[in-house]
Amino acid sequence: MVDKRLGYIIKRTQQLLRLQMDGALDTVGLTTPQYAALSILEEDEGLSNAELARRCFVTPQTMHKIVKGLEEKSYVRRQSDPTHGRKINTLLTSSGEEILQSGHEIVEDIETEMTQDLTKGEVAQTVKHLSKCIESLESSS
Amino acid sequence: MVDKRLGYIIKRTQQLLRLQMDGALDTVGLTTPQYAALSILEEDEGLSNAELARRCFVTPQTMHKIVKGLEEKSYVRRQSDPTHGRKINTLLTSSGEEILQSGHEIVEDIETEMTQDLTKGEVAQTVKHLSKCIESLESSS
DNA sequence: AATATAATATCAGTATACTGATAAAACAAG
DNA sequence: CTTGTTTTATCAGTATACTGATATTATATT
Repeated sequence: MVDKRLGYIIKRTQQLLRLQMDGALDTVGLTTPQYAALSILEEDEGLSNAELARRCFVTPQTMHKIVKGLEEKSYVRRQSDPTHGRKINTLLTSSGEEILQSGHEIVEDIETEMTQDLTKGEVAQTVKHLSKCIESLESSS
Repeated sequence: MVDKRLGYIIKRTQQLLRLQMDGALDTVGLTTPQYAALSILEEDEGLSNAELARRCFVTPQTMHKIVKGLEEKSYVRRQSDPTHGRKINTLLTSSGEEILQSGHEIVEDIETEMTQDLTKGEVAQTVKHLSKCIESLESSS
């Protein structure tokens, strides 16, 4: 039975989670990739497009479009790096920080719902096990 | 830290797993969605396009293209349902069964590699926990 | 039986993430 | 200092999965 395999389960979970996030974040006018980018910028303000792309595990080209969308909505602003002629740093605006907080609430609610039948310990265990899977997959490439 | 959240971990695991599968299955000329479709057909021979789409969690339009690709390579054949004028049943050919076995080996190897640092019990536990996440996500939509 | 509803197959168009390509700036090495 | 490599930003094209639309066949209801 293919539907008992870990790979299948992971894919299905991710697919449903993404669907929920897309729908819920849309109510505040964010896409899931935009929310991810804003979240990274909250932790590390002023990243370049290339660095932001690496942190979100997408290509620079893809991140470029995501950031352009965020810039049009004035959730981020970009300014040339004073110490580097090519880099353009991306910074959260105050409305960007606001919308991000709404996003956090939405996503936390979904994660709470997703893990409602698991104990705190079980969630932590799952995170630990999947982290080991990530490490193994990363080293095998 | 966003990168300690279960949702983030699930996404990253799925992304890496998919990357590995795409690369490995490509060596035998299969795409990951094609492999998934063949796997379902192995369990339930002769499904219609619509039913196959539901089982693979994609739209009928998407499955139509996948099946067309498989048909061109003669891994499946399609025949009108004798009891139903509109349905067209999809069946594995012998070369389809062969390529699927290669696919199974490839995917099993990847899963083995992915879970190399987990015990059998830990894998089973992770499957159980994620299955509960799936159930919760499905009922919340 | 006639008509409404639903399911199926399939043609288009659209969105998103990818690879490819190019140009500019920075850095490293001879 | 100049030449080659790397990094960055960004324009295009491509692939894939989506939504929308349409026609055909089944099924359900009156």
